[in-house]
Amino acid sequence: MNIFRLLKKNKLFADFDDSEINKIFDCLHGHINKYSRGRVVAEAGNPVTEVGIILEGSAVKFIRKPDGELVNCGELEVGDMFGEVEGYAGDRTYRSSVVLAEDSTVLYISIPTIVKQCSKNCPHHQKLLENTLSCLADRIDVINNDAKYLKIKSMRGKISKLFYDKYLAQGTNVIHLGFNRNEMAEYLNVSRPSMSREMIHMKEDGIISYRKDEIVIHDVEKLAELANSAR
Amino acid sequence: MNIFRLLKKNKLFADFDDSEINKIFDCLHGHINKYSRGRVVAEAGNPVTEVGIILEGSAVKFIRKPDGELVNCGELEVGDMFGEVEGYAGDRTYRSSVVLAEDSTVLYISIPTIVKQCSKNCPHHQKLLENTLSCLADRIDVINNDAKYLKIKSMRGKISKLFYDKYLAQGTNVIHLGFNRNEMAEYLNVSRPSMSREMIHMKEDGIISYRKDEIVIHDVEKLAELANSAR
DNA sequence: AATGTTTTGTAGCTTTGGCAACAAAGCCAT
DNA sequence: ATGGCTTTGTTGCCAAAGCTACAAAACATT
Repeated sequence: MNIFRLLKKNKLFADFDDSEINKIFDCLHGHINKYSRGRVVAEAGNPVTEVGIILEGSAVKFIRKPDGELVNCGELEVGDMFGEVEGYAGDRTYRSSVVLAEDSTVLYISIPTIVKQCSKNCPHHQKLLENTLSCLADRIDVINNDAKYLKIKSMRGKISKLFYDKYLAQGTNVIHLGFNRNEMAEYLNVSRPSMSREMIHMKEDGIISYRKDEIVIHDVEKLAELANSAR
Repeated sequence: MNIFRLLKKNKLFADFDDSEINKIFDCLHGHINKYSRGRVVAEAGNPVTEVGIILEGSAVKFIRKPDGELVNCGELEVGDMFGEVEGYAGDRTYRSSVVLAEDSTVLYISIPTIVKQCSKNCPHHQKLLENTLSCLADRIDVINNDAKYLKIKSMRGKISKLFYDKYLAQGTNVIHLGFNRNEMAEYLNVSRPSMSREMIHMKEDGIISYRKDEIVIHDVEKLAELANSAR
């Protein structure tokens, strides 16, 4: 296991060099645990004292509804972390439980030591703090953007905004979704057939054409207008 | 102007005592500006170097759509701030412009000095950093919860979740919304008449009754079930 | 009390999009 | 190629919710 390579997948450590990563185990109280599949590494309601980072394996997040039903609310892959929001918010308890989906290795870093500067004023400590801040701020940006899709009421508006955003991000008329139809429908919070139907109309109107994951934008003007005027 | 009282309305300084607030002007490079109504204190696209806090007056946030149209995307009252997300996220430029709605006083605090520990390792500096982290993390919590409402598709589900959340928060069967119907409809992202219609049905079904801002929950069980099973 | 203003309730009509069910096409393996 | 499996396209029906417009009530102000 190359901990250096693995950790750099994580936003908190993306710009750390190997020697800095080594220091994590000193003043940040970093420690590594190996668990087997099915292990519950975070239990909703329990206090959060550490950020956990998946170094090997994967996990699933669950929330428990009042009626007892467990609802999958996200997957964690290598480099993903848990507790990085709950550890600073509200009453500092886990909102969701994290269950390992396979045998996994988890690196923990103590939250109080991230926040409190140690006496040495180490630069890597400083860096971690800044990264934590950007990580949270970036997250807000992402969620805010996702919420925009949800607020648009018309099917055409949702689809247009998604395609237009991808167009802006990828900078070409031929965009790749990185979604299949099901996932796209789920992301936009609509039913797949209804979405499909509207995509056909947009094709008939000469705005787009598509084949599977690949969307060709024929009328960028129109798409932009639809995306921006969408209510 | 009592800067101590005013600043304590802000989440970053809520737990500061007066002597600590005074130190803001030392190592945090705090400074206060007075502006007149209409002044643009933040321009979308410009780099963010400071967090701004409204001490007197109020402001409106606008985003400019590609077609040039300005869209109101939020109001700022005394104690509210701007730049506290953009200052740490992405390319650190303002997403929106902030225009003062009346003659106002604004306190600025330099972001780099919030993040970098000064040599003195002052405790208030430390506190500010922790507050910034909780502020961002709390925000994520709030947005995440708002998004839940948007994801629920049925009218009854949205209304039920809103009322149930208020019930949990207020701990009584007689809840107060803090919304008028228009605002409530806007928050749930639905049309007011449709919402009204469904509220009537829920009344007919003996789940709730209401008069203006005051909602009485007659069947908590049922409401909970509706709120939690809502898709 | 009278008047204007805002908020809330009501009704009818229309559109949208959900849903179920099925068809067609792609994609793998054997 | 053959048969399973997944993804995508297609259809029709129907319920849900949007919208306009208006009525009624509540509230405020003179």
